[in-house]
Formats: sequence, C-alpha cells, structure tokens
Amino acid sequence: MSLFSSAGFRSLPLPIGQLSLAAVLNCGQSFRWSCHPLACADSKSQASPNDTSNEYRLCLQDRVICVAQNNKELLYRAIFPQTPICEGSSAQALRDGETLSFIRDYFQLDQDLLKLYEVWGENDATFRNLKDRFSGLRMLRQDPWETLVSFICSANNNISRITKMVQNLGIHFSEPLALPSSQTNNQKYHPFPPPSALAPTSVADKLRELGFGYRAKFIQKTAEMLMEEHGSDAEIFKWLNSLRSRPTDEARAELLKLMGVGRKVADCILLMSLDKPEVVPVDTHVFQIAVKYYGFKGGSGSKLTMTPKLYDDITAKLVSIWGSYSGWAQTVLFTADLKAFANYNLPVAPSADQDTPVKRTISMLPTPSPSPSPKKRKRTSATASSALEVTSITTQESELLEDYGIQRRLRSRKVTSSVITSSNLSLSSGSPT
DNA sequence: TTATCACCTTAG
DNA sequence: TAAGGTGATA
Repeated sequence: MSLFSSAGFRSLPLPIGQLSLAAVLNCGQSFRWSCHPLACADSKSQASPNDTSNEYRLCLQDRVICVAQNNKELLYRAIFPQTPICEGSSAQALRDGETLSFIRDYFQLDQDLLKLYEVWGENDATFRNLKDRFSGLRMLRQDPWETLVSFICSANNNISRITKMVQNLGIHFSEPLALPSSQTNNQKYHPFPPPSALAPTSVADKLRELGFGYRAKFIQKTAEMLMEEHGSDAEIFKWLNSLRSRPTDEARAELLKLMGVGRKVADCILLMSLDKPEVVPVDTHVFQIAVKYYGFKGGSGSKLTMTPKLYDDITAKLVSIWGSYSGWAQTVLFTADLKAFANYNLPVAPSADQDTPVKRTISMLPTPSPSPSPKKRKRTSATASSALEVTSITTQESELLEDYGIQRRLRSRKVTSSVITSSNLSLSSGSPT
C-alpha cells in the first residue's frame, strides 16, 4: 500500500475479521486512543465506525503508537521525541522492533479470534446472531495501572465522560512528549501518569475540580495506598504485573483491597490487563443481556438489583456457555448492546468479493432465539490456537526481530490462566524460560 | 446474604 | 432518571 508506506507505516498481514480497530478502540476497553483521518484522497467516505481511513494513536511513555488498517493489513508506526541527529539505523531498527512487539502484545495477535467466534457461535444462538455484524472484536492486553485507574473512573459513568476524565489525567498530571511538531500537527501527547503523580493528597481536590466527582478520592487514595505499600512506581508496576501469573481469585482479592475497586471494576482489570480471559464483568448491560437472553430474572418490577450471589450466578452461567474465553465473548455482546454501535457498519469480510463496505443497520441485539436446554448444551472449550503466529510477520521483520531477541521474548510470554491447556498453546508457548 | 443510600456529573 | 458501581450500614 503506497499510501501507507509513504506515511512511514509498516505492514502486518491481518484480516480485518481478526481485528477491527474501529470497534475495539471505541467499545469502552481503552479510553486514550485518539482518532485521526488519514490525509488521503478518499474524502467521499464519511467517518463510520468501521471505516479504514482513520489512524488511531496512543501515547506510551516514550513514543506515540499509530495504527491503521485495511481489509488485509494492520499498518503501524510510531512517532518519537526529537533526539540528537546522530542516531544510527540500528537504533531505528531496534525501535521498530519494539513497536511491533508492543502491537502484537497489546492486540494479543497470537489469539485466533475467528476460531473463538466459531466455537462461541456453535454453542450459543445469541452469539451466532451477532458474530457477523460485530466481527473483529477482541480483548486488548492493556497496562494494569492505566486499566485500574480508568475503571475506577467508570463507576456510574458513560464512555464519553470516562474518556474525557482519562484524558484529563494525562493533561494535568503528566508532561507531554517533546515530539516533532511536523508529525503531530502541534497536538500534545501525554503519557499516562504514574502512581506517584496521583498519590499526593492535593490530587483529590484537583480531580474534583476537574469533574471526577466522588471518584476523585478513590483515585488519589488508591495511588496513595499503592505508594505506601510498594514504595515506588517501579515496584507498583512490578507488583501489578505479578498478578498476571497468579490465580484469578487471588488477583481479584488483591484488587478489591483498593479504594474504589468493587467486584465489577476488579473483573474489568482482570480481564483487560491481567491475562484472565475467562472473567466476565457483570455490569448493567451484561445484566440486562443475561435477563433478556439467558433466562435470568430481573428483580421485581422494573428495578433490577444486582447482588453478589446473582453476579456469581450470571458469571457461572455465561462461562458454562462460552468457556475459557468468556470475557472475550462478553465484549462482543456488550458492544452489540451499546447505543453508539446501533448503526455499526459491517466490516468487509475478506472472503466476500466486494470492495466496498456493506452498510447494515441494526437496532441493538436481535430478538432472543430459543436456547437449548443447559443440559443438552455442549460445554464450550474455546481454544487458543495461534494461526496468526509467525505467518503474520514478514520474513524481513522476522529476521529483524530475531536480531534483537524479540521473537524469543514474544514466544516466551507466559500465558498464565489456569484454564488454558498446554496443547492450546503449542505455538505461542514455544520455549517457556 | 440481601437491601438501601449517598455519592459527582451529565446527557436525554 | 440513568449512566459499564462502590462503600457504609442495617
């Protein structure tokens, strides 16, 4: 794609059914990506939830990650702070390798989403009715600290306000990167602030001024608690990351100690940043979905009250249907129920021989279809096959990565969820160190 | 174990 | 009044 390569993008072969950026980055998993129209000819196409003419950007600690896509490729690049002129090409190659490494990790490209959709569809008529309209919805593997703070913000809140709040955290508590203005249109990009920046008592007042409401205290207290417990940002990050290799229940219990973290928020953090793909956060949307499609009673009258026991019951039921990647399946149903996605356009299936996106309007979830009796239903064992492994990297890139030991690191990434069997990980588990 | 309430703010 | 809840109390 000359358009993309001229803009400095590198390409990764990836069917859009494996990842829809527009869906994934707007469905309330992450709140810090910004969307930029690509300066290309195609002005006739209006911005739509699945269009492929946008670039999405996320500011990390040392660079801005940029991604875009078409039907067959994921395009990626990074913008770096201005550095002394004398940088060699090997330094550039190293940074490219790091960027690719981040992309593969963050989007969890080792997971074959098409396979998961297939299995969920086989076992669940409700999912079957949605899967074609909401393809490419996968779980991100986000930074645990950012996820923790973002989801404390999510209590009693909506996506657009959460997004503003999280943006404000960056603007007011973290210095922007010194990026070349030529590449950023003078826009500022702030990394997510570390715990030490949010721990001072004065932060609570500041956050309140910024409209965080009662969550202001939760965020400051949680940051303070973690600083007291672990002493430094580095130790906090280390500890949070260590939760990835602990059993779900233990990791959840740790999170629940933090101020502003209840069961639902804890489960979001587990699912979205701590490698617990089976966890199903039950929010009001999922609760209503459970009532509408999976045989749960919504309390008496119009009031629907969530109790801990009901929460557990719903989780258990959904896991019995969707299996070990239930949290991933939940995201598809959740997104389908979002008003913002009511007019979601069907991404172009690579197999379909048409070049233009098919517009299809839907109005929320389809009507319930009779579900098989629980006893007759096959138990789902959503496997984690890795069809994308290696083949999604070009030879050149592969060599590049080997040069810097990045493939090795990728392969050895520990997938710790107890429900994943070793046979499912044949490719990604390569050589656990 | 479950049920209420207060809590910040905004959109519909 | 509800929005992707939590914490405190009964």
